[in-house]
Amino acid sequence: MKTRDRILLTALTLFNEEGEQNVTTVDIANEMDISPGNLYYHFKGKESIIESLYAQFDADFSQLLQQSEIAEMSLENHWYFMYVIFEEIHKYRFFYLNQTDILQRYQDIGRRFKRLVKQKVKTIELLCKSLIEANALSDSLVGSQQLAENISFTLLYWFPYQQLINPSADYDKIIHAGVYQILSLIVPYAQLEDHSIAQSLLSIYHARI
Amino acid sequence: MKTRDRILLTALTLFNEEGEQNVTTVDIANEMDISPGNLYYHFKGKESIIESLYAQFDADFSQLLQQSEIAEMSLENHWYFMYVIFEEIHKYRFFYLNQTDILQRYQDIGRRFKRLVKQKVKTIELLCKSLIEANALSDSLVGSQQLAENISFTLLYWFPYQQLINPSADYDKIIHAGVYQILSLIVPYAQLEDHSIAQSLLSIYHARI
DNA sequence: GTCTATATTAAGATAGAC
DNA sequence: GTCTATCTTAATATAGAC
Repeated sequence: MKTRDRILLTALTLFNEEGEQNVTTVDIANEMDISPGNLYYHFKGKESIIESLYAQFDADFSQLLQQSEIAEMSLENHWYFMYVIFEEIHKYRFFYLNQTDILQRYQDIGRRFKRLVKQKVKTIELLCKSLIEANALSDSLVGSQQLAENISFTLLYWFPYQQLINPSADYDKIIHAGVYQILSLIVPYAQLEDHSIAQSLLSIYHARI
Repeated sequence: MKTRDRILLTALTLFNEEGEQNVTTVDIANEMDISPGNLYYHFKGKESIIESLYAQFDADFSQLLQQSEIAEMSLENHWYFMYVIFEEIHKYRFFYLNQTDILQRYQDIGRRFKRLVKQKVKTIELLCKSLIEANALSDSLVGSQQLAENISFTLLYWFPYQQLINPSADYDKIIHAGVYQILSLIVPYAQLEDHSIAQSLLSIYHARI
């Protein structure tokens, strides 16, 4: 593995674990047993490392949102999709944990992050609409747009929330609880004939929290 | 107004507007046209200013949660209560905007903030239960605990979310949209006879966004 | 590519005069 | 209580040897 890539990987790990603000270029170099000078040979500075990390995340996440044959997903597959999204966010969670601050200091990342969130809301809206058309969900007072926004909102802040109220919980539990939380937003809209499916899904996820 | 209080007020304003990280003790002093030395006469440092601000917030918010005769509120009064909560959070929004970072650096504040959030969830749960008992809401698959958690979650991250997707929106719109968002979480549970009330509330709030 | 040594900058904080 | 001047510390960044 090349030094450049090791820097990115080490930085990502430290940022996720300690918070971006609490990690200096010297910390990253120490963790890897290289000199700070060496790190600056590969990157102009911390800012440039963060930009590279964001570029990776943006590319991965965009692909995730586009690739899927969303309209054809079954109710069960939707949950798998949510699971995958949570995993991708978790991998780069420091962008979410320190969101306000990072997006304030790196305005270009801010713009791109915002675009990504909009894309996410759109995708989820499609997903909700496909469930409504398949008569799995009822089209009620609150439209699929509002529902999609609630789901997207949960995805955005789930990790900060867990870090706040449940800091010692492990990876699997956090993600299961997240899927459960989203499920709880959708269940009220489930049609009568699908209530049994919804209920069994709820109990499956609840057992794993 | 005493210098000590002016420092607190100026710091609060700057923290809310620029982000806590981007405001130094010198910035605060400059904004007030006093010297940094003077500021350090009144406070041991930035940390101590933040602790004082948190103490104010914690006291105000606790009182807000305890004071109210929650169980006796009508459906309409509930919305007023949400409004007041949003306003209190907005006043001290930097704790919410830079949550992860502040709570990581000031661990004592972290503990107290967490306690406050739990208290908030409990209060909202009581509120939901009272609505269920009054037959305004149905007791469905997802219990009042889960609903309360969804509402509390929305209150926690509404301002960071708005700053992200809607940075130029003004105070009133942001809070109205927040109340609408919470309303959208509750509406699916509204009993048939209350659907008309819910619907009119939704359209009232939607018009103001 | 990698190291050591060092320069630069800015925030945080204090001493002592008024 | 308030000011000016100054110190300390830590992060960021660079130069030059190997």
